[in-house]
Amino acid sequence: MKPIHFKDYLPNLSIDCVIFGYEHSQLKVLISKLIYKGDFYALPSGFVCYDEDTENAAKRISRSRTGIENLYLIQFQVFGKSNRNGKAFMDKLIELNFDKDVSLADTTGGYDWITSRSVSIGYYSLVDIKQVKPTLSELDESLEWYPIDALPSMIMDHNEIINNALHVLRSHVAEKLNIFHLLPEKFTMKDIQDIYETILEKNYTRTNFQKKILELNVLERLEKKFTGAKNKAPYLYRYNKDASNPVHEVELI
Amino acid sequence: MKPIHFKDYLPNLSIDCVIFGYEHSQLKVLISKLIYKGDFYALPSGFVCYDEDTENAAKRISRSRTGIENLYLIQFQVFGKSNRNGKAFMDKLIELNFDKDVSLADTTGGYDWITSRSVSIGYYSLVDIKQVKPTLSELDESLEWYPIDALPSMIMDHNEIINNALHVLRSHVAEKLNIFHLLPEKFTMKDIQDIYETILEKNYTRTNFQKKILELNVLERLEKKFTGAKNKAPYLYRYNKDASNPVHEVELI
DNA sequence: ACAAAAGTGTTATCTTTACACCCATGT
DNA sequence: ACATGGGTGTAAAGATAACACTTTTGT
Repeated sequence: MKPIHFKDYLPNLSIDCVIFGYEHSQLKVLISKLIYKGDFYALPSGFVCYDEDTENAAKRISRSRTGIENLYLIQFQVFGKSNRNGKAFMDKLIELNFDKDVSLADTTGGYDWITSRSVSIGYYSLVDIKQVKPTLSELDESLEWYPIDALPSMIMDHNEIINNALHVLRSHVAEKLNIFHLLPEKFTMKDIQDIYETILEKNYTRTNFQKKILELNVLERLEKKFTGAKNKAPYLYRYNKDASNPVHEVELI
Repeated sequence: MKPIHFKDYLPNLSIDCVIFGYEHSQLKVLISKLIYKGDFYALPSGFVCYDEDTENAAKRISRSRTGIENLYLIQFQVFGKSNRNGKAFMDKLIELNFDKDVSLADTTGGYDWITSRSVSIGYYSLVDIKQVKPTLSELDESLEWYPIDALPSMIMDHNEIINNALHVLRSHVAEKLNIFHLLPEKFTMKDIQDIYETILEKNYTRTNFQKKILELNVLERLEKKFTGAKNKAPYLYRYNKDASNPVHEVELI
């Protein structure tokens, strides 16, 4: 094990981050594959320092993998089953990667730390996938975007955590105006509609959708976007929460 | 301090329970006043045993104060600021109640336990106030229902926790059909309307409200309720989630 | 008979949906 | 000129709100 200084962290508490991105009409999650033999896929996770807010721990963990400073971060669920621990995962990892002796000779306390009970706080974040530069941690062999409907089988309860995050995301998307965090600063109406349709798995008629979104008065219309396509160029918009309408956390769609 | 065996519990983690009841057109919260001098008001709180689900810990804590076996319990938020601890509260308590020597002579480890950093998991529950028999713990001088708009000033961040719970409750009430947990088994349409109006601070026209609720097809109409009032007796209803309509977690009002 | 509140039905209003129509763009 | 998709307007359909009307209850 790497010499992590476990004594700096709160025991029995961990943070799991479900980082959502959007690309090619697909909702995606940032997932790492560990450097060890055995195809271990995991969410960006970590622990909370004694002098660190849980939210800042989640920010730190997400930021270290994405390079994004101020990401939109929501605490969505605690996973607190008494039998929740990394023992099965860790034993499999050791079995496939080390001699028995090496594991017994673990002097960092890492084995006990990972295999003891862990209450996990789940955070999800929404990021502009284009701005993300996936940054491997020392334990990552890869760090890649997986479509929500083609996830690998993951360690511990990480698949369940993602499903839970997705469920919460859907209800938030239907009532708050938060999907803009998945887009670059400037976007077209079609971009927004595609995201809504993807996440909520519904179809909207183009013309009515446009009206409904514009009625919220939170979008600033900018210049047109000339793509080279042989059709009318769509307008670009920018999210502007200080626009005329005070409606922000309201049922939208 | 009472000899609690702190080693049985997960360190740095606590559970705070916001127990909501409803009575006389008021939403109320169950709050204890501690036995110590100094008017210390607190939420029912506790810790998580090593072999106990966090949810079961919240159930145990809520049940021990209310006597209710299967209460409706929702995990709504984690309070994880790094400076969250009971030191200010504890020092004030000791100052007003003990000689300095007594606190220094604390051998149970209680002082350190209470004053060190604590990440709290907030749960709220909805109970039928009539079924609750408030049961004092050994540290409670009283345990009473306080209207949500007449709360005492509480220890630590417990006022903030209640506000947070209320905020989440409001959004849940507006989208789920969960207020039945605040009522006895049989209730009138007026009871439901009163609760919605109280919690959401809105008024509904009686006749339309009745239609909307009945259209959900989750209420069973029972016998009439004769109160002795000189007017038409209203029907009693019972919540029946297995009724004809599959709509359960949908925007209602 | 009357007052008070419950239950039902009808109409007006507002919101949502479907779609017709025109417009800009590149070949 | 024409195919393609974007923007606007309008009418039909559906949902919501307002309120009149009837019914039941106890004095």
